[in-house]
Amino acid sequence: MYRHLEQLLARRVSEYLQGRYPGVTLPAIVVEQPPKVELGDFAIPLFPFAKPLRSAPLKIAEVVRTEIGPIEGIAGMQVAPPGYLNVRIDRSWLAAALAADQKPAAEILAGKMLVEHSSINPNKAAHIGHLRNAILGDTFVRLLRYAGREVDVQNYIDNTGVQVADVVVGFIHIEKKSRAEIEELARQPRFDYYCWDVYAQASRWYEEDKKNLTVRAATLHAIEAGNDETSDLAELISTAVLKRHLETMDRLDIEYDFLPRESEILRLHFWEAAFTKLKEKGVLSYVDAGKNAGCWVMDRPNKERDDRLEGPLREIAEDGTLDRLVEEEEIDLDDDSPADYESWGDNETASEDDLHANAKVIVRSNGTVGYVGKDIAYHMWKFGLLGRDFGYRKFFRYPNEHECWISTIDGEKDHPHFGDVVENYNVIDVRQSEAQNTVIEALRELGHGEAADHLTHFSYGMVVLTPQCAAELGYDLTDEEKSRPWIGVSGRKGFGVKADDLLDQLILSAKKEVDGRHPQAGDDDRRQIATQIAIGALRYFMLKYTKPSVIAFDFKDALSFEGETGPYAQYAVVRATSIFRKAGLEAEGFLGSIGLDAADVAKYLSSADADEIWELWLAASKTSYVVAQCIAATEPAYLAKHAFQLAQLFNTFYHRHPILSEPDEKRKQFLLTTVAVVRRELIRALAVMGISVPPIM
RNA sequence: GGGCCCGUAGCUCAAACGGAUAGAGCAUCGGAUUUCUAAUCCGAGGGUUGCAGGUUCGAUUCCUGCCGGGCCUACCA
Repeated sequence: MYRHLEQLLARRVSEYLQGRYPGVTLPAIVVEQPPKVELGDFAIPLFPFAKPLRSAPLKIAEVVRTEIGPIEGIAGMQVAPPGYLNVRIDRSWLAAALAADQKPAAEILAGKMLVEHSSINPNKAAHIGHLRNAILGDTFVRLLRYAGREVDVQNYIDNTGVQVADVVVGFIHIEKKSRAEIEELARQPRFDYYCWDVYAQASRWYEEDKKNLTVRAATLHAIEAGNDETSDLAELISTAVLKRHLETMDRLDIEYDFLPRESEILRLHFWEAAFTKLKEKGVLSYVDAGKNAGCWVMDRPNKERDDRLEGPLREIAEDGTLDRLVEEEEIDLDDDSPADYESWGDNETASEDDLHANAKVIVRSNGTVGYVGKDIAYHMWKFGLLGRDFGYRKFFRYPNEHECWISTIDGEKDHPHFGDVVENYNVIDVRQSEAQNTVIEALRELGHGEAADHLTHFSYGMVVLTPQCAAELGYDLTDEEKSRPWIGVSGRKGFGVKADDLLDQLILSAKKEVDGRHPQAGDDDRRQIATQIAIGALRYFMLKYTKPSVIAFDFKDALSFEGETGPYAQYAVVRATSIFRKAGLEAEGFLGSIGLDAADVAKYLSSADADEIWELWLAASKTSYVVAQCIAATEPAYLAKHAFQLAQLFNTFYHRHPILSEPDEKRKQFLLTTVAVVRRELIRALAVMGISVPPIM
C-alpha cells in the first residue's frame, strides 16, 4: 500500500505543478522517506524546482500544500525548512486497507523472465561461495514472482570442461578405479565429497609433474568428442554430482526448472548457428597476423588500447620469442582464489602493429570455440534468436512434485517451453563481468539491442575465509597467507567450507537450542524446527550483505541466531503466533473475522503516543515497495534489512504493550489486529527470502 | 600499465535519486515490576565517513589527485 500511495502522490504533485506552471520544464518528483515519523510519512524535496520556477523551495511547498486538494489516503501536508513538503498518510485509511489486505490492481506485465544461477561445475561438492550465488539467485526469483512475473530458473551445467576432466583423471589415473567401482561410489550419499578430494588430488598430481597435464588434455579431448569410455565416465560422474547439488540446494528450498548443459550446446551445434550469424553481421573478424593469428576475434572498440604494450615490452615483443606460459593455471570459476600467474610484463607477447591486440578471442586458431562463444550462442537461444532448441527430458523430481528438466539430444515429445524470454538475469560473481559484457556486446552488435538491454549481469562479491576460519578448518597457512585479510575458497585445493557441512552444523547447533527449550516436543518436530531455523540463519546471513561486499566467512557470525539474523525475524513471528494461541484465536483467520471501527483505529493511531505503533503499521505496509526496490536495484539485501527492521519494531511493540491483559476490549482488538498484520507481512517478506517460520522456537 | 569494486564506531556491515541529528548487529559495561517464552527489550560508551582539493543552498554519496586493499585484464573455463 505504501508503494501505491507513493506513486499516487508523485503523480498528483507532478500533474499539479505541470498544470500550474504550463510550459516550464520541471524535474521529476522525488519522494523520500523523512528521517523521523514525527515529520511525516513522505518527504518531497522541492530544491530542484527553485530554479525552473524561480521561487524559493519553501514557497513552492506552501503553494502545493494549499492548492493541490485532497488525495485519497493522504491526510495532510506540512512545509518544513529548508524546503521539504512533508506528507502524512491517513492512518486509519491505511490501517483499514492493510487489515483487509487490499492490493492495488496489479500492473499487467507480459513476457517470461529468466534467472540463471548456481551453475556449479559438476565435479565436486558445493561450497559457501555457491551458497551465496544460489541464495541470491533464488531470492531474486522469489522477488520477481512476488511482483507477479513469470520466471524460469536455469542452472547452466558445464559438464565438458577441465574441472570434470580433472576428476575423471583422478579416478582413472590416480585412484585407479574401475567403472564398476565408480558406479558404486556414485551411489553413495555424499559422492560429491569424494569427488572434492579426488579433484584436489588431481590438482596436486599435476603440480608434482607437469607431464601429467598431457593426461588431462587427452581426457578433456575425449570428453568433448564424446562416445567413448572416458566420456561415459565423465557423464556418469558429472550427473551424479549434479544430482547431489540439486539435493543440497533443495535442502534450502532452492529449485530449478531447467538445466542446460554444455554438452548439448556443443552437440546440437548451437555454436555453429551462432557463428554463422556472428560472421554475417561482422561481429567477429578473422585475424591473420600477430599474436592472435588464425583466431576469430571480437574487437572491443570502446576499450583503450592496452598500455602494457608500451616501453620495454615492445622490444621483447618484437622478436616474438616470448610466449605466454601455457602451463599457467586456468581459473576455476567455482574457485575464489586467484590463479597465481606471472605479473604483467614478464611474459607478454604482442606486436606493435597488431590491430587486434585488445580483441577477445572467440574461436581459437585450432578451430575450437571458447567459453564466451558458447555463452553467446546460449544467450541467443535464451532470447529466441538462435533458431535452434534443446531436447528435453525429465531429470529430477522434487519432493513437492516439481519437475526439473535437463537438456538432451533427443528429448521427450511433451515438455515445457523454455527460452524465448523477454528479460534475463545472470547471477554470476563479479569476476565474470568482463565475459558477461562481451556477451551483451555481441548481442548488441548482432542487431539485438533489445535483448542486450534486457540481459543483466547480476553481479556480486566473493565469499572468502578469514585466516582464523581457515585455521579452524585445519588448513596450514603460509606466512604470506596469514598476513592477508582473507583467504580465497579453492575447490582445486580442496580448500573451503562445504555447503552440506555448514548446513549440518547449523542444524546441529539449532537443534541443541530447541532441545533445551522444548523438551516436551517430539524429536522429529524438534529436528524440523531446527532445520527451519538453520535455513533461516543461513539464508539471512547470505542476504544481509549488499552485493558488492566481499563476505569474509566466519563460523561465529554464520552460526549466530541472535541480533541481526534470520532466527531473530522468525522469532518475532513465533511470538506473534503465540499471542493468538494463548488468546484461543486463530492467527491466520483473525483479520477476516474482525471488523474494525474506523473511528477507533483513528483514535488509537493518532493519540500522542501512537507514533511508535504507527511506525509499525507503516513498516508493515512497505513489503511491495521494498520488493519493487529490490528488483529495480537487483539488490535482495534491502528486503533482508526490511524484514529485520519490521521484526525489530515488532519486538519493541511487543515489549511495551501487553495485549492479552489489555482491559479496553476495543483497544485489545486493535492491538491484535496490529499483531496480525505485522505477522502476515513478516511471513511474506521472509517467504520471499525463502525462509519459513516454525510454529514454536 | 588499463578497467571495475571497496575504504564509515574495536569488529562485521547499513545509509535508494546528493538531503533533515551518519544508523544497526556483534563485542564491552549497566539494567528489565518471575509478563503474550529473555533466540527478547532498555540504557551507556564508542565517528574529523582513508587523505587533500573541487562542484553547491547542502557531499559518506558526484568530480580530480593521492594512499591502502581486492577482482578482472590468457587462444583457460
